[in-house]
Amino acid sequence: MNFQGVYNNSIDPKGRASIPAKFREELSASFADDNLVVTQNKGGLVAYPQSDWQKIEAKVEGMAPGQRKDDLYLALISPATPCTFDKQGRIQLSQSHRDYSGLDSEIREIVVVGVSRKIMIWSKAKHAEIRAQAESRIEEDPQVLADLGF
Amino acid sequence: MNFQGVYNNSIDPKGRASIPAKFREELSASFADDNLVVTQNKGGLVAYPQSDWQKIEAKVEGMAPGQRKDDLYLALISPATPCTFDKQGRIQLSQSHRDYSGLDSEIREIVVVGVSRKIMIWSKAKHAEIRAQAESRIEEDPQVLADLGF
DNA sequence: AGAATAGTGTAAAAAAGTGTCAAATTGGGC
DNA sequence: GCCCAATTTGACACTTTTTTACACTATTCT
Repeated sequence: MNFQGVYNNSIDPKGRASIPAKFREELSASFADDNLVVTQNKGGLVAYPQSDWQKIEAKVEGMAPGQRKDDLYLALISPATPCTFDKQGRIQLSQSHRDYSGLDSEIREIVVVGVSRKIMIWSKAKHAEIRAQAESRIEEDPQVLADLGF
Repeated sequence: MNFQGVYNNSIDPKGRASIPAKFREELSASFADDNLVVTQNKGGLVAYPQSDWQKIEAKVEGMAPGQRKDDLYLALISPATPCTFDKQGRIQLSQSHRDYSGLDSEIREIVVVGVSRKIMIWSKAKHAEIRAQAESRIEEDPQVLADLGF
């Protein structure tokens, strides 16, 4: 129904990231879409089904002119790039996305994570860091977990 | 449909900035135009398809005489320069544009950003600064992102 | 006029991106 | 555990784009 799972895939020296077959199936089955739009946020990359992205973009486009709107363009909308899959299920990440997310050309290991309607991509190192931070914030307030039934 | 993407390109010692092939295609495909008009704004350079620029200029020209109009001329209209592409896809930036945007002759790295119907050009350093500021303002109010569906 | 500076044109090298095949790895079913 | 099919990764050739380099023209300054 949604993207789910954590995958250790790889990126080749030219910057093509392989996306898990599960996600590609999900994309066409549940989102009736064949393409992803990749943008950057919080040190990593985020990919949306193109159809979802268009809705987001339309909302931002419709905002009243001003700093908030300009900021969203600069940080999120302008960096967005539509990506198509090649025969092997890979997408080409732009140089600036690779720079942003710390994927320099020697790094091969990426982590691809399904998060509801989005797919997130991190370098393995960054992912470990982010996940550890999330875990420790959760531990600070164990009652939340208990209340949720975990 | 519009200019989109962030590119790390370069400027040569004589002040010619290379513009991404994607933007050149977009310019002729979606704007039916072959030239850009470059002006300056907020510490960086902004390029408009010539046809769009003419409309902007006409509006300002039609304004009632007064300080506001004079200011617009001084800050935005007068500095505007039409630029043509050479065979390698570069445009020559004037000395005053380079001065304005901090592109002195040793600096080689520029960032070219597609922002809806405009193309913005910064030195790499300035761009990093501007983007970081935009990101931190966005992070101050995370609810906005959530509401937009990011 | 001559020298210095700025800008232009072009070719060639280098870098980046694309397409495809085949090997390696993985995971599911038996 | 083993085998088969699917998926992922590595490799390589090719195309496109960007950068470098250098020669040439025009302009400015003395």
